[in-house]
This record gives sequence, C-alpha cells and structure tokens, in this order.
Amino acid sequence: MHLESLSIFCDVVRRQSFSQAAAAHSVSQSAASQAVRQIEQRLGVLLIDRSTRPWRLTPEGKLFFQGCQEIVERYHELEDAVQRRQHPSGYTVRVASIYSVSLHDLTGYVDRFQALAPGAGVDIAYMHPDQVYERILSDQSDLGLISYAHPRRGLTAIPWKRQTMAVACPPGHRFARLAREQGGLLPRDLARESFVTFDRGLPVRREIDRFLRRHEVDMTVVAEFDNIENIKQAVEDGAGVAILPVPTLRQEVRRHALVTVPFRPSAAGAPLVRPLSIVHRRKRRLNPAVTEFIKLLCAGDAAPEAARPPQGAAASATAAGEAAWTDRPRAAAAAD
Amino acid sequence: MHLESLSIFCDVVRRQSFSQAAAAHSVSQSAASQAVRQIEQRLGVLLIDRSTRPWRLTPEGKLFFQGCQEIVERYHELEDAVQRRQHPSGYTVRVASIYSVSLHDLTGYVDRFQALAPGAGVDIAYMHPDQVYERILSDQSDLGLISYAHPRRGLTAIPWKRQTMAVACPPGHRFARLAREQGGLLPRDLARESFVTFDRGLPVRREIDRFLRRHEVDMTVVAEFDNIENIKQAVEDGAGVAILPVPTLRQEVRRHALVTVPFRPSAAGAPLVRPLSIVHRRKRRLNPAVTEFIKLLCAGDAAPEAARPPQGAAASATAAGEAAWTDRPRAAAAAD
DNA sequence: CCGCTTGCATCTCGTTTTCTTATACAGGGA
DNA sequence: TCCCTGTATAAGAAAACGAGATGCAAGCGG
Repeated sequence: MHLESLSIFCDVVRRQSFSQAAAAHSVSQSAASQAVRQIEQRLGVLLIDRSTRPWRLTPEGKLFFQGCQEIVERYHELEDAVQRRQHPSGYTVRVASIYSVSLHDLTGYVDRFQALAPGAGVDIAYMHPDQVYERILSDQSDLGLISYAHPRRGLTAIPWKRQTMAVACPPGHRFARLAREQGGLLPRDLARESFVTFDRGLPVRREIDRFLRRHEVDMTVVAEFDNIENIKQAVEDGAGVAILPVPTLRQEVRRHALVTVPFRPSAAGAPLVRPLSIVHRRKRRLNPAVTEFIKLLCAGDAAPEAARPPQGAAASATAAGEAAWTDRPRAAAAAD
Repeated sequence: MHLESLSIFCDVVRRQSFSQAAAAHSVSQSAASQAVRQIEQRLGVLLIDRSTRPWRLTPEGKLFFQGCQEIVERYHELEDAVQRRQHPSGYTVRVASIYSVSLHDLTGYVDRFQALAPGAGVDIAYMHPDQVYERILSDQSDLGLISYAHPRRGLTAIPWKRQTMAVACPPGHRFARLAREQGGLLPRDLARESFVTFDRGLPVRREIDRFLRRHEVDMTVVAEFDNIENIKQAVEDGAGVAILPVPTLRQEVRRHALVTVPFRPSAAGAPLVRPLSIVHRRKRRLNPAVTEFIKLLCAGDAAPEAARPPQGAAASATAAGEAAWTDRPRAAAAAD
C-alpha cells in the first residue's frame, strides 16, 4: 500500500471532500477517488459509505482513519528524524534563482527564515535559467526559482508568485503622463509604439505576443534581448518602451530612470502576469529545512496550497502559458 | 513510499540479506535491492553501508529501521483490526478445491483450524479446476486448491504440496509383484505396457509424457480421461496401468482395488510429482482468518515460505512444469 | 418542476514506475 | 588463482498510475 494513498484517505476524511483532498495533494480528483477505492478493495472493506449524501465514514472507516492518521504522521516524523540526524545542526538551503528574481524579493524571506530556524542558512545563487535546472538536477541546489516553469524530467514545480507586468518607459515618455492622468493605459494605446522586448522563443515573449494579439495591437519591435537587464537598459536609452514584470523595475523606478505604466483593467481577457515557480527534484523527500523554507516562501502569497489546480476544481487561476506541473517530457528552455 | 518497500527493508535488515528478504517477499533479489535503494534516494540518506563486508546499517539506517519496523507492524495490525471488525465473530474460510485433492487431505487441517480459531469455520467445495478459478475471481471463494497452477490475470498462487506420482495397477498385475519383490519399478519397466492416462493438453499429461520421453519409454495409450476418477476406474477394470499421484489412490489401495507401485529412484532426472497450489485473488489483503488457514496449510509442509524461488536463490525445488507465480497473461486450463 | 451546478465514480489511454531476467562485479574460501 | 556467493546494474516487459473525459445523482435556484 502506498503511504501517499493513506495520506490522501486521511485528508479526504478530514476535509470531508475528495476534491479538496486531491487538490491538497496536487493530484486530480480522479486520482484521489481511485486511491481510496484501492484501499477499500485491498482491505475488502467499505471505508466510506457513499450511499448517503453527504457521505459518511463506515465504522471500519473510522477505525482505519484513526490508525492511518497516526501511521502517516509517524512516518513523516521518522523521515524528518532520519534526515535531521544526517544534518545534525543547521542545514543550508541551497537556492538557485534566475537573475530577475530580485534580491529584494528574497532577503525578507531569508531573514525570517533565519530567525525562525537558528542555525539554518540560506545560500542563494543567481544564474541563467538553464543553469538553474542543471543545478537542481545535479543536486547542487535544493530549490530553484524560475519563471514560466516548464515540465522537465525529474523536476517538480510549485507555483509561487504571479508578477503583474506593466509598460516601462523613460520618465519623459508620453506614457508617463498618461499614467499620471489616467492611472494607466489600455493595450491599444501601445499601437505602433517602438517596442523593446524579449527574444522570440522565450515563453515570456510568447505570452506578451499572445496578449498583444488578443488586443489586436501591432507594435514596432526595435530590439530583442534574452534578459531583462538589457531590455531595461535599452528603454532607459530611449530605444522604446517595454513590457516587464513590475517588481523587476523597482530599482530603476526609485532612481527615476524608468516609469512603470500599469494597464488599466480592460474588458478582454486576463491581465499579463509572469508566473514564478519553485522547482525541486522530484520523487525526493526534501530536507526539513528546505520544506520549512518553501513554506515560508509560499506563506502570505497567492498560492498557499502548493498545488496544481487540476480538472474542475480551481482551474481558473491558470491564465495561459502556465500551470503547475510535475515534470512531463517536452522541450525548450526559458530565459528572461 | 510503498509500505511494501519499507517492509522489505526491515526484512533485509533482520535477515542481513537482500536475497533472503527478497525470497520472503516473493520478489526477485533485484527488486529488493531496488526497493532499498529507492528509499535511500527518496530520503537522500544512505541507510546501508555497502562498503564493508558484510554490510552494516548506518546510524541513520538503524534509526529508520526501528521506526519502520514499528510502522509496518502497526499498519498490519490496523488492517487486521479493520477486517476483523467487519467479521466480528468467526469468519468462514471459503475454499474451492479440485476433486482430486482428497477430503482426507483437508479434514486434518480443518480440524486443527477450528481448534485454533474457535468460531471460525471452513467451507470446502469440490469442483472442476476452471470453476475454481472462476470462484476465486468472482470472490465466491477465498482460496482455491489446484494442481499445476498456471498464471491467470488477477490471481496469485502459493506452492503447497508436491505429490509423488506412482504407477497404479490392479492387485493381480505383474507390477504388483515387482513392487513387493523389488520395492518399486524403473521407468523402462513400463515399456509397451497398456496405459490409461490423462487427456492431451492437461498439464499433468504433459508432465507424464515428458517424464516418459526422458526415460525413453514408449507406452501404449489405451484410454484418456480428463479426470482421475475415470482413470482409476479404468485401471480397476483392467484396462491397463496408470501414473497417478499417490495420495489420490488412498481409498482404492485400502480396499485392495488398486496397488501403487513407486518408481525406484533412477539416475535420470527429477521424480514425477504433481504440484498443488493455493491460489487467491491478487492485490487483495486476505482476511486474518484466511491468512491463518493458509499458514496452517503450509505449516509442516515442503513450502513453509509462501514464496516463489526467483533467480539464483532456491531455484532448485522447481522441477519442470511448475513455479510459483503471481499471475501473468498466458492461456489454457488444467483439469485432472 | 426543471434545468443547472456540484461532487464523485468510471472509462480509456498515455506515461511512469516497477519488476524480471540477464549480466557484471566484488569478497571470501578452497 | 579460481570458483562461489551475494549484491548491483542494465534493458526490456509488464503493471500501475494518473489525467482528462464523461456519466450520474443529489442539491439548488429560478
């Protein structure tokens, strides 16, 4: 019997819901249903009486639930204990991040983490997204922070943040006035504007293009770069405007080198966001310190459940290019 | 994590041997090795230090072993408890058996079982082997007793007995004297003898033919039946001799209707035996009462471990047509 | 009273995992 | 040194798993 199945069963009972338990375990409702059924079949005992609505635990179900709960918990504690023994004092969580997750975003978490777990440390390294994947797979880092996570053999991604994207332009640009006067601009205001953007083939570029196409806006691409820094530089130099994640513009805005102009909520479709994900090696139990750090990262954020929104349940948040995933053979690398 | 893997790990530790633990769990040595490795990989911790010989548990391994042992045991108890609650008092073990497993073989076990588990009962039904399979698969019986068990989707077989086969002939037959004077006969004594045997296509027939071929004996087949009773009748009627499992001849020998003439241990190859197996539905946890009954059946018999002998380990017992199996798509039905 | 929504079960099918067989490799004993 | 025993590893096959689609039944709002 799979311990994960037992855990799902416990969750189903606690939440009185298959679908919620499924979501909590990042599997489809179907999988949760099958997991419980499998237990029942193996035991030859009905644990949940589905004839009544809402369903109830059978007496056997109650008994099994109580035992199960303890067994699952004990096992998790055992794993913790074994792993902690290996790293007796503190453990340094090794994080590999893409450049464009600003230091600023992370230092807060790191401080809180070190306060919370004295003796533990966090070691953050910034690098190209391809390198992030590599470091995770080669076990040089525990966690990776990337944007537009895409399935890769042996990796699991947890949705983290969704950064709103806005237009960036020099302070003297006519858009800057628009921002002040109207509080933002509409996509069609961008028509025929000079545009500095990402390389074709990057997921973020595809998202932006899709957005512009949806709003039937035609911009004039004057430059393409494979990273945000170059784009910002080009915009500062007056090459044109860009569409970038707001948090990545903090520095430039503060020193008045650039201005961010948000989109005004428009009728057509979802706003433009850049999804950031936490990735880690799949099928591997994370060190307690690492788990703690992930919890911290996710706490107070949009996605507290480290879950994929599968099937019917909560499939809304997924705008276009992004969804939580747990590896799956495909291709291409994202850089931005 | 699979509880079965944890259980295997515990067994590996207890027996200080991967191969023995594998055998005890009816899997290949390879599978046991992989199971342990999988646990280690998931934990990211080495549990067994293989650099020394014999290998030893690492400190983490010791810790994990202790916890594991308890968790596995607790889970088994939980399953027991849940199943027992469903059948509060006694449970009747429903056995489906082929005709030729004599009542005599079983009554002893049944008595012992009822003494051991008061309140429990055993319900034995005799039928054609095809029906035995059917009853197991349709959950009308808990256990089946069959000969020459062959893989079937959804069934698991446990080797039970290996019945020695001998020549059966009328008391007046010349073989009867041979038996008295020489204590048995050699395969070649059978040459050109009139032979009553099983239908072609039955596994038992194939085994017998193989045996005769190995000893280069050519018999004259005078009649073929698909069941033992008819064969015995024909032999009693003087149609010829037959080769049958000794225990199935008990009645006829006692009332001096037939004589069994054993084969004298001859040089060439294995003796002729009929393997009997206990089959049950696969992937299904057996009721405690059923487990108990199986234990009883196997106790004091040749195959105390309910195990297949895979790979290097203990592959000896398997003569020719038989091996323990856990389903596997093939075809054909056995009757005898 | 009826169509709609919600929640779970079931089916199918592609993917992943797991297992077996075959083989390599390392220590220990003759 | 060579064989024998015990474990690891590789490759291919088989089984299990899980997602998505669909079915179905019960509550719910009009």
